[in-house]
Amino acid sequence: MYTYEHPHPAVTTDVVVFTIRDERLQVLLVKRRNPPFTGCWALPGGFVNIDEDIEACALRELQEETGVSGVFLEQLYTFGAPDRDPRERVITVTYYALVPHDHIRIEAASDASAATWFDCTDLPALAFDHDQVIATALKRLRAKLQYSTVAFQFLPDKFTLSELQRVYEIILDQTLDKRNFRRRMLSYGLLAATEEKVRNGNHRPARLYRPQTPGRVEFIK
Amino acid sequence: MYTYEHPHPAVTTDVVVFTIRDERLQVLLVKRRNPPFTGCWALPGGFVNIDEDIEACALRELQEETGVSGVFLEQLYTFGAPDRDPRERVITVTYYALVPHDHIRIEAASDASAATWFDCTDLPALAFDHDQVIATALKRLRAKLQYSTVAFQFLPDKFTLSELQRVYEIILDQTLDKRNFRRRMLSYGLLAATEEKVRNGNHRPARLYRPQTPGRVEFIK
DNA sequence: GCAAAAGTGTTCTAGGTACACCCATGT
DNA sequence: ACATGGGTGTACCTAGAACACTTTTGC
Repeated sequence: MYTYEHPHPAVTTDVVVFTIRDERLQVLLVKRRNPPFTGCWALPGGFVNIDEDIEACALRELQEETGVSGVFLEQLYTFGAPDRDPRERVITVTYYALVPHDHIRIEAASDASAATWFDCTDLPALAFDHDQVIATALKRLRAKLQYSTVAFQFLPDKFTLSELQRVYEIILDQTLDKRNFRRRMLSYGLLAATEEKVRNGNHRPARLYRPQTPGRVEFIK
Repeated sequence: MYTYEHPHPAVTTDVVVFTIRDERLQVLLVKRRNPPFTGCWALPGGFVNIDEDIEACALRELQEETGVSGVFLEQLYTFGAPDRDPRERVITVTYYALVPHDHIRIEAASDASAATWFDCTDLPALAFDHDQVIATALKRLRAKLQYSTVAFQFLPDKFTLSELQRVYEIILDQTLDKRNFRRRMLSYGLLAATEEKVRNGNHRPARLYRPQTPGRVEFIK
């Protein structure tokens, strides 16, 4: 047991894990097996250990639920309404992560709780204020697409410009002009053309590009 | 005494209070009177009460230290390195506030601790990781000048375009072209010209403008 | 009449948008 | 040969940058 002179809130991290699957922007949710909100879907997350850095905690949760590491993770917002958890005062520091679609076979690494991907546009009822958290993450992600290279984080090391364009179109939910898109992306000088091409069906093979600074999200504009 | 099965961190809020004084961007700091860092300068802040919303806590700290309320306040970032406070684990949710320069006579409302304004470019040694917090706040403020009307929050209800331009110049630390600045600001349609003018010295009086949505920060661009 | 800040227009450039056809491949 | 997605160029428009003089006031 741990005692304090003044009451202390509990602190958790919750992570909005985004990926692109089946041409949709999806979020990872887990089914709660304990009260409160037993049986309800919720963001993966948990209590911050007393000697653990907050971001390290988010990374750990991400690793436990998806088996992935080395992916983009950024602090989002801290939610702390006094009544957001019925048990005790819980303040949650939220993060969002972007997982490349070729990494997500590893989802079995989850700790046996049912972890499932949901379309962002078709979410179930969520525990706590997790609907707010996801809404905030979506807003941030959409904004960040416009002034940075975050979109690269959804894709493997090498990708085609059409794949990149699809990422933008799916997240922003609008079609983009192919010529303008390609010119703009290349004009930033943040993509290097490789000599490789991929044959992907009954049509001309597409050139692969790779980020100049893989893993790093650069500002554009 | 309060006891928990698992150890809980303490949670504080710290507020970076910005104002423009003497043609400089300044931050409010208080001198610490208790360990750790006794005698050191620090951001105003304190522990979150167990039933208090986090933003309400930041507002309360702001009120206690400056006597001001109804000013712009926005969550900044949550800092929680395990060793950032030598006493116990403390996670701090930071905010930044913008105070109009005509409100800051009220600084005597402070709870007797020495609260003083410092130039952002000439800060003393700071307690904890408060230098990082201020650096983060400055970055956010500069970014936000570019795509929103935050700058209005430094000024009284009515102000001249020259005053507004000075706010931009002081924060961005660069001179701006008067004609381009005025055209751009007016083009957003977020400022209403009043019929009033201020005589301010041996020169032509300047027209006063007021925000279309006072208190609200709008996005531009 | 002079000092001092307020106020005002035009030109140029760069980046964004709109838009239609040929190319390389598999079947 | 045809279906499929890959790849390319030009004209237009708008927003931002550069730049200098007249106006109104106080002394």
